[in-house]
Amino acid sequence: MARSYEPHDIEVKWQSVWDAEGLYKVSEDPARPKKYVLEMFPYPSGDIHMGHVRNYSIGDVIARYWTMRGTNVLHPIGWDSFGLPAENAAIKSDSHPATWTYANIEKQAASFRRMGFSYDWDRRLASSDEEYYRWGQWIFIKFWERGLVERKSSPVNWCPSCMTVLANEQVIGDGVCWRCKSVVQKRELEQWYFKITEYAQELLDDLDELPGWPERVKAMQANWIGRSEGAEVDFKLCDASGEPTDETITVFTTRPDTLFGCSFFLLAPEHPLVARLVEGTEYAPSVNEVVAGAAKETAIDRSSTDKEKNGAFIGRCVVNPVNGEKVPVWVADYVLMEYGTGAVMAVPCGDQRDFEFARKYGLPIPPVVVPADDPLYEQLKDQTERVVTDVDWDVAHADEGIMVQSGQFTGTPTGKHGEGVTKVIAWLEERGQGHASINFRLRDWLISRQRYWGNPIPAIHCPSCGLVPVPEADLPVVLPADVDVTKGETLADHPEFYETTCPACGGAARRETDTMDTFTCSSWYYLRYCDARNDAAIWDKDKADYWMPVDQYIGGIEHAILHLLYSRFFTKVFRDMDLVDFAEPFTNLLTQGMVKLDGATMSKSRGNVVAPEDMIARYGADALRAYILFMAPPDKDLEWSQDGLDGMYRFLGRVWRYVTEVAEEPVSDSPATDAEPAKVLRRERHRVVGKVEDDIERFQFNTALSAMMELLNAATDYRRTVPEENRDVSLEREVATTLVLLLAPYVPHMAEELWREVLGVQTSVHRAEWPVWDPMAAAADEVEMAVQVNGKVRARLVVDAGASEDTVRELALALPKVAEHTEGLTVRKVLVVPRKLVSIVAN
RNA sequence: GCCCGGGUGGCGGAACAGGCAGACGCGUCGGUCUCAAAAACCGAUGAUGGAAACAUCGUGCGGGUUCGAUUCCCGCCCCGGGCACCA
Repeated sequence: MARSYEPHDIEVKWQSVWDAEGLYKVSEDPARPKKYVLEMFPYPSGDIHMGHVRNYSIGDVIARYWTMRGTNVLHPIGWDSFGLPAENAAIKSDSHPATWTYANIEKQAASFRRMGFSYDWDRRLASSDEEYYRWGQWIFIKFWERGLVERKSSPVNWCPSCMTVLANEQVIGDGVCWRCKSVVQKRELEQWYFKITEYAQELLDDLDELPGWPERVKAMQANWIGRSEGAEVDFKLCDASGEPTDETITVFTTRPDTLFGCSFFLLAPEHPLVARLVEGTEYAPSVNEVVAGAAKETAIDRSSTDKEKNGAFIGRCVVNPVNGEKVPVWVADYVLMEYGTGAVMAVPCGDQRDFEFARKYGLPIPPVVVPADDPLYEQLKDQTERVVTDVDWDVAHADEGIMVQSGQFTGTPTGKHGEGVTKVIAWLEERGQGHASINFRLRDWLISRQRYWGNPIPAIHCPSCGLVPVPEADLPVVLPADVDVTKGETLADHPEFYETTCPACGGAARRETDTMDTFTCSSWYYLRYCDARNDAAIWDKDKADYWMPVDQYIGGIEHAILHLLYSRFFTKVFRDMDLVDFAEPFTNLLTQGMVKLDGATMSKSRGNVVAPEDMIARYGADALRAYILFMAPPDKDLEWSQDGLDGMYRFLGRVWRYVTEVAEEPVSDSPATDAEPAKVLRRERHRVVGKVEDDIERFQFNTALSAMMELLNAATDYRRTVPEENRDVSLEREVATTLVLLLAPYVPHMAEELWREVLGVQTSVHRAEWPVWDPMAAAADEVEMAVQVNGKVRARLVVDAGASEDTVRELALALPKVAEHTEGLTVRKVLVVPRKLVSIVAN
């Protein structure tokens, strides 16, 4: 009597055997094609959750599949282990961030082993390890040498709960902190930046080089980078009496063709000119009120579109370069200091915001671009001078139209990318009053954090030399262990850390006490995996060039901008440093959906968590792995349901029974006498291998599994319907073997047990070759075709797969059902779709 | 407002290049086995009408192209996500 399927014993057993055999260790092998399969490394937050199970199961199937296809697969794991939650947890439990972090890493590592993931553990890393973060500091120094590091003062995002500044990318939704969801505040602070904006154009352009990325991620990045084409235009500032001075204010505009419609000029409340120009004038009180009002607003208020716009005249004018007209300068709270130059030429006829502002303050709205079907067009079509200064429109006209009241340009068709734009820019350039320009929404990456548990920024503030990098030879700047975060301490509270000497002049100096954003750690870990134990260099270039780029990257959509944009930036800088030979780190990206319960993301605070450990305890890791992949395609959100897991467990039990039964059957010499059912089963075997192959490569793990279920159904049908003495046992063996091989990436432990212990193979199923299939053998020799009359299926026809169209047509027309439905009608047309259907048109 | 997804049985989902809608699984119902139950196995299962054969309807809505549309085109509705006073 064969054993029944007992997942727990076999899973734990094989995990230790694989470890002992070093089954998943890999090294460079130029003779074989390589693949680098990588899942985003986890933050060691505690226990693993279903999202982890899903993410890492997807990667594991892909890694195991390609290994079986003869590919040299790198599949590493590590931890993104610096970061704020460790400090918060330490404060709560009165311990040290390191204690909490490393305990969690061990816990997660144990869970990953228990899930049977095929990692090369020798490459394991943690970003909080000194041997890792020292290279992060080295990167900082190298970026500095390349002019990509800057310390500057600007309005930054401050999270009052995390007590640190944040990068723009880390402020999400309605102006909240990505990690704790608190509303962030704006503060003017001096901080460290990586100049990611220097790569803005390339980061945008190279999205086109990533066909293996989801459109939506690329769209989000393009959106974030926010490239706008337009022009910079210089306006001369007038003095208090209205006479033009030599001082100019530059604006960025995407619509230089509307310059003739500029009837006022706007400055952001934070613009330095505002305070300077109104100081001591009669305009100061009203202007200051607007400035103060804007400063008080939270990020949420400020980004609200339907908020009423406020402004005040500052008492000065600027000269419109196209017509010499003097237009009043206002301060307006809807003008952003962070975008463009913080100054805007207002064209109320063509911009909805300016339109509203003009209406509120009674400013003129001269129409300069009108659609041909607007009554104004007839009136103004040859009008070069301004005669109309207001419109009866309800909204601004921002679309295409024809230029009017626009001097020599009158009559030119124009729009966002219209002829008018090009002409006006050329004219401005000729006269030295402006030039074509491109503006990005992307800001430089603020990387300094006022927190302890991070990578210390290797910089020294010297009173005489200024900012000095820590010399390469002095790296790493070790994060001291004796900082007590439970007392709210940071590095800035530890003189023994920050008191130092200047490496340049030797005088007393102060070490930087900010640490780096954790996203700097995760921007290059995938490269370190290629050569994780190297202590002489960040990585060996040959090794990196062998394994990289990552062929398949798998992770959550929440990093669509953050981690994925930063990593692309790092890679481009590494390329410029000649550390790598490629410009994009991740060739193919799969963003997996969330695992939900009752329609909501599982979370401890919500109390709707299904613990993977509980599922493993009941069903084993194999059933859990297979089930989470079977539930839905990987990129879709899925709703957790317990019942389906029972079904998967049942399926594995049926596979187990089938394989063990077949394995016990003696292989007799008696020839199979029941040819047709055997033929069907053999055909099914070939078809399913092909289908599973195709499905895995398209990440359709759910349909791959259902194909395996179909094969098992066919196999057990055969066993049930064909009398024992007529069964082709060698065929059944082949089917059983095939099933085990197909299942190996999904249920590695059960497959291994069946392979080695039941089928008696000496070597691991995970080193076995993927089964071969023959498309000819997978094709049926008879096919059932549907016969339609006027678009409705009226009959079915079983014909030889190779039957000619004429034969099929004749057979179809001869069917009684067809005669019935064409009675009294004339057959006009008969279409034959080979092997699919016959369509008869009659009327 | 702009940009991406998505809408198919009771449920998760399938249909890859315009060709039999609902594979596979869950659930439900019926059956076999059993003293009984569980497990396991077998069968049925989109809706409506019909004893059945069968017929009609059916992939968010309305049009269109086509012999034929879940699939392509046009116009909408709803849900999810991203961006948004970006000049």
